[in-house]
Amino acid sequence: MQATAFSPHDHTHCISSAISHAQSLCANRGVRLTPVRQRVLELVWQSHQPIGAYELLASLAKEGFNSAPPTVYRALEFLSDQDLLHKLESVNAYVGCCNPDTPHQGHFLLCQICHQAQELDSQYITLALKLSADQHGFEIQHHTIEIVGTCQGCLDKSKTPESVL
Amino acid sequence: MQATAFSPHDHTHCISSAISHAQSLCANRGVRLTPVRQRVLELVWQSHQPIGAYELLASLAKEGFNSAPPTVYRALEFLSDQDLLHKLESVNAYVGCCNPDTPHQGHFLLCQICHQAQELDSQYITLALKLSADQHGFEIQHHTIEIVGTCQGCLDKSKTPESVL
DNA sequence: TTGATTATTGTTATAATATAACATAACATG
DNA sequence: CATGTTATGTTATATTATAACAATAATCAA
Repeated sequence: MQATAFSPHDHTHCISSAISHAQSLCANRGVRLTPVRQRVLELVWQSHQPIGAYELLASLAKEGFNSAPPTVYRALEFLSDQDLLHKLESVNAYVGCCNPDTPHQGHFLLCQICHQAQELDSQYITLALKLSADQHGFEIQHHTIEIVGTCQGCLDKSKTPESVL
Repeated sequence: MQATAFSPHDHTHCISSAISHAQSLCANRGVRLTPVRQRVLELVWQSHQPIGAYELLASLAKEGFNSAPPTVYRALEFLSDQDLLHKLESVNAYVGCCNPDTPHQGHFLLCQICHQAQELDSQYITLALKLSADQHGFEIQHHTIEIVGTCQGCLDKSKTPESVL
């Protein structure tokens, strides 16, 4: 399996595909992807780096949208409810969800060098969480799984200093 | 394995043992468990419910300690550096660490009914995280693993309504 | 279409969480 | 005891998030 966020890829395609996906998904669900909601989703998808609420707000302001905090927090809440994005609790920032059709909680790899986030949906992790919870008679509702470290690309770069090139 | 936080236990013993443990550990490490640091640790250990920084601050204020935010955040930082407590990122609150001798990151079960937190150190979870990271060539530095749900005790209570008693 | 209903957005204010920056005090050690 | 280091005091402010209520827009039944 290849980690998309950490690898070169056609990111314009990421964005447009996420948006058109979101549009049809909202239509099917009978919920409204209003202009501000769609714009927040586009902004979140501008990169695979999680983005903060107030950074989104600044962008909205430049573009002539209303820009009081509730505007962006409401949009984020809607998008989160629709599984179109995830909040990364350890950095108070938001990333687009790759897989909004099936309700799930992601597992995230966060690179501390390039700051990109890769969402996983690891069956290993899901199973391990379930086993551990079961051992304690604990019933899982949801979880926060955020793994911070260094991605392959940044590891490679650190191992090839310029002096060697 | 029994989840201490979720089970009846001698909690006074929890506190005193955590404090005396912290004292010897700090002595061994040549770092200072000053009065405000020790008091913050005691307050964190008052229960197995994670406690917020400003709630700690309010307690310190009542007790005559200095009570500007940096006071408590500095103490929390020290205690965290010494592995004496953990921050739960999903709730912005702090819990005492059961096992400060061996540097580790805990895995947490958070009960949404009784709000208690149980720290685990599950080899299943550790292994699953490592496997997933390895698959992506990702090198782990640290992680946030917080599982929210209902603990066994609260499940039992919800299954025994008063009408049945 | 109209009016009732609900969903969405606008607006103001404030809550909750956390840190910067610099001054002072306490401690450790040669 | 002088000096460097660690810890604390103090003021101010940054960052993240929500409450509360007003206004507007979409929806839909009659």
